[in-house]
Amino acid sequence: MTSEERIKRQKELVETLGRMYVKDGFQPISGRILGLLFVMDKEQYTFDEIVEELQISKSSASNALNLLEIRGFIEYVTKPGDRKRYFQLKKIDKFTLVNEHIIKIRSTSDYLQAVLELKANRDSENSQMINNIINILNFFVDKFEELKSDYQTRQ
Amino acid sequence: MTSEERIKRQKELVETLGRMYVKDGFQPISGRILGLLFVMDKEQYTFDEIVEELQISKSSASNALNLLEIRGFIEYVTKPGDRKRYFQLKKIDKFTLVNEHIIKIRSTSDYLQAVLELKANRDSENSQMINNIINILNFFVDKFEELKSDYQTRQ
DNA sequence: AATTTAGTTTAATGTATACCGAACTAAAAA
DNA sequence: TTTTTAGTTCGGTATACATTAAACTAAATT
Repeated sequence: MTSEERIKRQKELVETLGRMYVKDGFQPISGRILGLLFVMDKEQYTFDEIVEELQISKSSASNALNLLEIRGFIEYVTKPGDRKRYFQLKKIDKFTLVNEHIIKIRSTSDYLQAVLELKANRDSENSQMINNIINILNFFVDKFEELKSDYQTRQ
Repeated sequence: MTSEERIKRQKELVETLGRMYVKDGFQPISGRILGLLFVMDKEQYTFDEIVEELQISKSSASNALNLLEIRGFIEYVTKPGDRKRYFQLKKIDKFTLVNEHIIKIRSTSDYLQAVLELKANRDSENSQMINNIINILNFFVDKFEELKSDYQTRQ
């Protein structure tokens, strides 16, 4: 694969990742910025480079970058005698992504528990189904912490 | 807790579940319909009952119900000599919810793999971080599959 | 002192979508 | 045959949201 070809494919992945982040509730521009920082070989971008690369307005860049920083997805470094901010991905703990899933599973389980507790008849079809699902979700949540230690020691 | 109080709380949960489904990409009305069928004691609702209960227009109900049926979240039964459709939750396999998480984790892993394969330098900070994350995601996908069998035999 | 740089803030615009009302349809009932 | 039932389809509206352009600011440079 030539270098231009690789870069072209990288830029496609930036868009794809952008759309994935949109599904997670980010606005498209924030998603693309994260995509850029994740996918491209360059690991630090200035404000102007982002504006230029993504062809967006300065106001969009300003808002998106501040938002992403507040939410802890990116950070910036500064350099002596240089007013620019150099944006980069914030390093995340390696378990962050799986943790997010377990948090969601736990919250689903809690919610279903609340549903079950308000049921007049806990033997109804739906109650039984909900009860089964809760048991499985809790089983996975319980095993999850064990799996993390397993992974640590396995390394 | 009195019966009216229980019903009042159930209706609040319908709204809460509705908002959760909105986060999953459903429109509010579809979310509320799912909430209704999940939370309330009544397990079958007719078109008109849903319109009445949720105070929505017939067109909204029509569109939402057809969408939910096509997407496999609800189904309806009919009764001899009765033109109405009786809508109910479609019974889901007990592993459906965890399966959805596994699918998402796998797809994240695949996507990160694609990112990694386009990196010019696989020893860069970001490349290493991405590689670590991929390993963990794959580890959990494998273990979750094992846990499913464990759960089956444990029962 | 004037200009440039590196952004921020504000007000406006464009676009998508969610929902509704009204007209419509096809079958059943009167 | 007319009316009612059980919805569906269509066109319009209202709201929210993403994005932009333009005016602004504060520090650095000329």
